[in-house]
Amino acid sequence: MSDDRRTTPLEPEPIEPQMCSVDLRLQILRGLPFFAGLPDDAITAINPLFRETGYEPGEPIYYAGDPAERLFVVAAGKVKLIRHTLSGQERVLDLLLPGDFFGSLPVLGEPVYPDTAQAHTLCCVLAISAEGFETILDRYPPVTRALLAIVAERLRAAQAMLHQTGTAPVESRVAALLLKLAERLGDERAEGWLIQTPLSRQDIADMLGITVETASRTLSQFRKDGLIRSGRRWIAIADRERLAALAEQAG
Amino acid sequence: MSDDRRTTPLEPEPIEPQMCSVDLRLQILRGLPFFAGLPDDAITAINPLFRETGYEPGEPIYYAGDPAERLFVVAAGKVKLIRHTLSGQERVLDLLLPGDFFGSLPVLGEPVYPDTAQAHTLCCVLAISAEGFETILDRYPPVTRALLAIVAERLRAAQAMLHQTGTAPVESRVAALLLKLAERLGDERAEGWLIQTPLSRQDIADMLGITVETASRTLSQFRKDGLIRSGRRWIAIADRERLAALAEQAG
DNA sequence: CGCTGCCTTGATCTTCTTCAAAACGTGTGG
DNA sequence: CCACACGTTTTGAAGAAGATCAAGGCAGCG
Repeated sequence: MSDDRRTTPLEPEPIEPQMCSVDLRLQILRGLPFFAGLPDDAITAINPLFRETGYEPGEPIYYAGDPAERLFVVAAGKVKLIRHTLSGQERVLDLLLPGDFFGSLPVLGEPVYPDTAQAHTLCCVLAISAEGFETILDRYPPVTRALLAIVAERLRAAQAMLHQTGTAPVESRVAALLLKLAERLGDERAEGWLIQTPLSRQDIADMLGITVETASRTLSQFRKDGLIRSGRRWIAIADRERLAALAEQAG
Repeated sequence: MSDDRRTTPLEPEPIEPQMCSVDLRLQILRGLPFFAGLPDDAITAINPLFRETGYEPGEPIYYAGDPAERLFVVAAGKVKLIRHTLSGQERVLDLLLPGDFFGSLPVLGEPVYPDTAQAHTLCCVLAISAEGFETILDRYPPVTRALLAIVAERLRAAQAMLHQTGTAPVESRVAALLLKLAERLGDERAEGWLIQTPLSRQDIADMLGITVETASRTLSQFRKDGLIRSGRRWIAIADRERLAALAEQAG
């Protein structure tokens, strides 16, 4: 049993600031869920339509209200989608990993981005114009189908979140969030099931629509109960089962 | 200025229990957002794939957890999508009008329905098997595109709701909900901008994840302030501007 | 070492829920 | 047509969950 407080156990993002290589680009495009079934030559043909850009942690990629002209794909690093209230408070709607897309689901004729995209870690992002993407959709029908499946999946996730938000107490919601994050980002380590991304109390709070203080109190309690280990901007799950039990409480 | 309390001003649903006629079916299919661009003969070809069924208010159409085998379209009346907590509490995720679809977004290979569908008013529903629908998607690519746009729109709506839920006080959320409902169901009347569907305090509460009592108190206050008129299971908006102002409060 | 962010903890206050009871409207059956 | 019964709505009082306000502590970095 190692102690809780210590130097962060997180691994740094394996990205060189000089951006993703051409090989990496192809590899990423090939791996995209919605390009899954496409032949290699199609990928090669599509590749030049994308432009890549690097962002520092915290750097905005676009702002809510900007004209929605491009679709983005996370190549490396993590991106978060956020929405602000008038009073400056912010809510994190999604945390995106390599392979996830965001931005204009332009296909839909949405005129402006509904939320702000911000680099959460150092990251590399591929961008394609709305027209370019529409061309791909027209040319390769299976891509549209795959895209539909992904968007529908996100809708389900949002509705599940909505349901939970309205009915479950904070304790359950924090537990559920940690498990969800660990499933996407988890890494088995000495510390436990480590969530492989910098994660402040503020981040947690913003994802659940609660305050930093409440998030901190809840996590402290979890730690005292041996459910998690945590430190400055990192969290690891120590007892998956008990956490899952907490998450399922109705309230 | 008419008084608030009185016999319901709502119009009854114009549906005969003997279900929608064949003509009406074609008309509805033609009018569906995702069949919009399709030629008439395509509609006629598609038509036999649908089966129609009528439901009484409150009657379930399917339950969460049932195998997701069919896609449904509201032909007439209103349907609500709900999700239950273990403790029996329920949350209304969406209220669907004629032309809206629901059920298996089967395309997505979701194995079971994630929520329960229930007739909110007397209604008529068209159903198609998952395979039948996939056939249509394969045959008419524009349908997939249209569907994608609709699902993405719903995703945006869910995220907006999520954001609001986490940040705005109940008063604002009720105001916003009333405006949203009026935009979809509103009808100009002596009473004001009448929401054309039976709407109990419980319904309002379930849509927002609050209690009946809170919903009732908030609406009573609105009525005292002259923002709305209301009675047993109906609500009309009297002062759109002030309500909109309330809805936008950050908290 | 002394900043500058994070994180933690306590005390108080507000908002919403819970529990309880009464009033009202609607439709029903006499 | 009246009276009763049921479901909906309203209102009050007490309680709980989180928010807010206010310090203080700890880690990493210049």
